[in-house]
Amino acid sequence: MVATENSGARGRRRSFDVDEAVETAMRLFHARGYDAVGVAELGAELGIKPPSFYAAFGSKAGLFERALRRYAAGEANIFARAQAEGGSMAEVIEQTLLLAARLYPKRDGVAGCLVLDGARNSADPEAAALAETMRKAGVAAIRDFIAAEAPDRADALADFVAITMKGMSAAARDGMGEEALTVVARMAGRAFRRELAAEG
Amino acid sequence: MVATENSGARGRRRSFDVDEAVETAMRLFHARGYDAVGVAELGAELGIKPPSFYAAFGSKAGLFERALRRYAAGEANIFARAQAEGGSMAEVIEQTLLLAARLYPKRDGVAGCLVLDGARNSADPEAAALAETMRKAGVAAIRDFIAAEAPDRADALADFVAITMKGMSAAARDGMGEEALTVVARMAGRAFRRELAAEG
DNA sequence: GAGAAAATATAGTGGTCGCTACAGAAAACT
DNA sequence: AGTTTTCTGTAGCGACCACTATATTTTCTC
Repeated sequence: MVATENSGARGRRRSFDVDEAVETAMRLFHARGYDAVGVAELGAELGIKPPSFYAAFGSKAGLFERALRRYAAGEANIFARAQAEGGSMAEVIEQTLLLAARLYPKRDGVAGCLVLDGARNSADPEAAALAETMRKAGVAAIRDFIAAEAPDRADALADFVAITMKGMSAAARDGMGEEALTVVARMAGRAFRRELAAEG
Repeated sequence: MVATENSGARGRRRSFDVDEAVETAMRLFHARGYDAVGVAELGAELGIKPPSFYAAFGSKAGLFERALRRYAAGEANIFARAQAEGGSMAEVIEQTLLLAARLYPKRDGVAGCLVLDGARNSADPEAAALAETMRKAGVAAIRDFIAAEAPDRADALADFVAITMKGMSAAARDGMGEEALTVVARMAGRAFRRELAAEG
């Protein structure tokens, strides 16, 4: 077996592509949840043996953390994508929910949001803490974004958005499709606008 | 050890109270999820050994089914409770969400809805199927209830309610408290009314 | 009280979990 | 080339998983 260069230039050279491995792990964790994916299966899927696995990632939770970061840095960061598209504050929020409706439905066995549901009911406190940290960062970003325009009601409005996203992720994992999710996203978007327009 | 009568008169006599055991198991499954609770722990907590466990419940999933049924038959059936309180259709729906806000926050390590989240990410397909069946029954009841008044939009409105409940359950499991959940429940209730009043 | 039936406890099944000790192979440095 | 360092494969660690075969105790029937 010949050593290949990693696609990410940093780090030690390994006989396998670390980025590709993280992507594969991300897909597996996303499809079935953190606990349900074993290290043996990850190793088999990634084509590496346990010692290489632990040399590269430290632990199963270490790989999960890298998978979470990769997930949040990509197209799954629907709030950042909606912000990039511009528009009013309410438009950005509604677009976030509409992007969720497009992203969350099951494709190739993967549904919902990895950050919101990937470690739900996990028995590993480390994995749970990693996901919780990222969830809090996400809702904090939304709250701060809302606070610029409605500081008094930012907490409540952000909670509403967060609950809608968590519900959409759960519903998608339960099998709800894009059209139904989009209808609900529009309802929630209208609700957000109306709550925003109402007197505080 | 003296044999005691079961509180439920049906079934074989056992040295332990089956109903009490189901209640204990319900609490454990609810607190940590189906997969994270082992048969050994259940046996220890229930004070029974594995053979008695399997004689009484057949399997871990069998006990989970009994726990689910017990859960859905009690105060956790917030939709039935809201219906019993009477009021307009929209009032019943809003009351359902308000009851969720009161029921879901963490108490004694238990949060959210057992049916919605107890088997989430479970590796056991039997447990997942049991929870899915009960979820579908619950949302079907809500849909039918809405359909009596708004048959054209019953599906979309029921999806909105279901997603709100799933989101509230997830948020409660993530630590959200009763006040914040209540605020969101009111928002969702107002949204439901407005969607109902809008032209279809 | 004797025999039959049922529920129990002891002990252990094979399997999987995350993880690692050890040794051999490959690569890097001098 | 020789030495050192780094990585990888083989094998297996102890712990836990859901579950059960066997034997003993308890309970019921007569």
